[in-house]
Amino acid sequence: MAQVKELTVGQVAMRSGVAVSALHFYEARGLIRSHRTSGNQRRYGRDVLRRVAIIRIAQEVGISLAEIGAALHSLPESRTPTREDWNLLSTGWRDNLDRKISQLKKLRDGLTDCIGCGCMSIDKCPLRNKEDRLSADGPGARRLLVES
Amino acid sequence: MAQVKELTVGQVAMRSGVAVSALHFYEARGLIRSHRTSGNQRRYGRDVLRRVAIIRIAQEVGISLAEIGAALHSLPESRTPTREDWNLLSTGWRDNLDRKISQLKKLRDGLTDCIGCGCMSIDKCPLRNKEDRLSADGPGARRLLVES
DNA sequence: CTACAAGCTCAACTTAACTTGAGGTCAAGC
DNA sequence: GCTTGACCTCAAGTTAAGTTGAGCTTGTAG
Repeated sequence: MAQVKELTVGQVAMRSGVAVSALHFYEARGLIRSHRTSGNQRRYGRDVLRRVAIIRIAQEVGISLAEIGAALHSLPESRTPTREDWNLLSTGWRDNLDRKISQLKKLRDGLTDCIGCGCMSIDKCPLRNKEDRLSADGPGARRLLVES
Repeated sequence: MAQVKELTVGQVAMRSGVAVSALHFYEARGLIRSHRTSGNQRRYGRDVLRRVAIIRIAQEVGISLAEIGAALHSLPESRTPTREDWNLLSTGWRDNLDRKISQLKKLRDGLTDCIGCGCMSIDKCPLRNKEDRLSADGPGARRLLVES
């Protein structure tokens, strides 16, 4: 394989549409990696563009950086991830995504199940009660968004 | 219509699964409303349970409180919202939701379109380039999540 | 070889969405 | 009639996800 040209942070920022500061931030969080030039400047391989794209897309649908990071760690660090690797990653998210998709659909379709059935009482509601262990903990400390 | 019993903040917290402090917070943000007893305690009508349920569901799929608040304001304040009202609300979100659903599906299906086509270069990518006006602004200040 | 755009680090600020705590009030049971 | 748990308000703290700025270094174009 021919050596493909590496990218500077500025170039990655341009091409990915995220700010340089965000790239620094993602790197600090371990979501992307770079190596340094002799002058201590970051250089990125091409696959960083895919990673960043995934990060932004996943974020837009409400997945936290922590979760995204965990998923990205399933990618091989030693070699450039193949298409197979990426597919594996996304299937790992499938349950999570399926749940969100169905919630979105219900919301979109007028929440018919819930609003129609008058079951809003949390412990019965089929929509709210999927995996919803939080309410069992009673009111009190909880994460900003449901984990899982 | 018979007078239905009103709920205290604690009861709403129990039944909805959100903390009392969060209910106070939602009220301060104008997402829910209450009236007060002579002793200055909050009392809620039954429909608050639906409102709260909607809030939590919408949040879980990445809609901000500001957006949710805007949508909830489309509900009538003078009377208890009917099922029709709720449906109207959710259809108002349809575009937003449809976009999110399709993004989720792409993510779930292995991002085949994008990863397969090698088009991650932001200005061409069909997945990232839907409504994505942010990158055109160049790196710099931007909202935490796409406003859309 | 020098200017100046692009990088670097680190600390502090920002926004959203709540939670926690302090200090005080209300009300239902014994 | 008093105690105890639920409420109240308001201020301050917290977490996530970045951004902004200061002060300093690199590297490339003229």
